[in-house]
Amino acid sequence: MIENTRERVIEAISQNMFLYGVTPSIGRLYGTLYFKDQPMTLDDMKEELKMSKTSMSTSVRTLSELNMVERVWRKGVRRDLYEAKKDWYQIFTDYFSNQWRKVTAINVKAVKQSLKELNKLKENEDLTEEEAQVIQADIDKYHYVLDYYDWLSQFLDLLESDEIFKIVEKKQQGDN
Amino acid sequence: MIENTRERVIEAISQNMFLYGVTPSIGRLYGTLYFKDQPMTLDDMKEELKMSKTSMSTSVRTLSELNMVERVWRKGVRRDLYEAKKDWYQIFTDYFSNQWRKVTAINVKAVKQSLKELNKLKENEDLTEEEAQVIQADIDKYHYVLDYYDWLSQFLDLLESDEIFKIVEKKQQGDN
DNA sequence: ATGTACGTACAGTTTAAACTTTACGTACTG
DNA sequence: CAGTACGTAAAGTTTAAACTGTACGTACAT
Repeated sequence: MIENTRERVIEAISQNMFLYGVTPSIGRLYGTLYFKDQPMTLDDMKEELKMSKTSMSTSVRTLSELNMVERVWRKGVRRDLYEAKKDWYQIFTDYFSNQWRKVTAINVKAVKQSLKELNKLKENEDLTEEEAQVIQADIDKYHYVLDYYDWLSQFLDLLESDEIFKIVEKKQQGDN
Repeated sequence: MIENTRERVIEAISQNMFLYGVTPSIGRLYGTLYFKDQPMTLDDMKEELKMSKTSMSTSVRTLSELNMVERVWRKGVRRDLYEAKKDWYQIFTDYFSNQWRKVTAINVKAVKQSLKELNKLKENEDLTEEEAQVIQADIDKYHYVLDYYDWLSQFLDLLESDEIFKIVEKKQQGDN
């Protein structure tokens, strides 16, 4: 009964988390943790998902890096305890800032470097009309790309700040 | 010279496109198409990337499904011609509406189904105090999840409309 | 019709990712 | 200073994804 209803939702969560770039089993682990109100040990997880302890260890680490679980401390308990973070809005926005900023930074650097080279090429050599046109076309593209990344960066600012929740409002303060 | 500068940026684009869930080689294909101002045939791509024609065929199809390339027609040319769509803002927003809406719809359905079952369970049976609490806790979670998906849906609305560009402005109309 | 050019389905191969087993390092216990 | 409980690194295995080669179907050409 209640187990089946949970199972269905856990499966759905798992599918959803595919978009966060994690495997189905890591998704199910998060789903499982989401329903447990007690933090779990690695052996609890192993037991629940019928998987190896090593997998639980690496999976839970992946979830930590995505800010989807956290380690908690209980006095007297020596084992590592983990519980799901349950603020899905936070998880969503965190994910984007982390992933997209990382890639954006790398790309902007590459494009700026290439732009610099082309600008030099454009001035220093005597080029045919056609060559000059090709170079200029690429330069234009690079400016466009840089504008786009600039926009994307501002978009991520919006997500990271609470501004976004003024524009698209949460129904109620879900701090479940 | 110009080849190397392009190569660097194509590699960067490829990395970026990993976030769109495509493989590096599909990313490089898009990057290659992005710089060519002439549409390319499958054999052009095969030649350029030194890969099999079959790969080019399936890759270009994947890019089509992501709205990143389009087939174009040239009179007198019987072969399929493809060119990169170059509106990165559109690509970005399209991607999210497509991918996230799909998954969201599935999940909402699952959660609603489970919620229905729990509500029935809650009423029809005589439960211990503890059982009732567990059920109620799950019901609360499901409401939270539905609220979240509601918010996400509105967020996607914002992305799909041009509203987002009023809030985060493009530098200039890049229609390159 | 017969031939040719083209795109793609299908089966096979290679490469990479996910997962398990084993074994080790660290930290607490008596 | 053993002895035990725990988490994780490393190597090995299984499974899935990416890619290639072949072969087929369709459409136009002669």
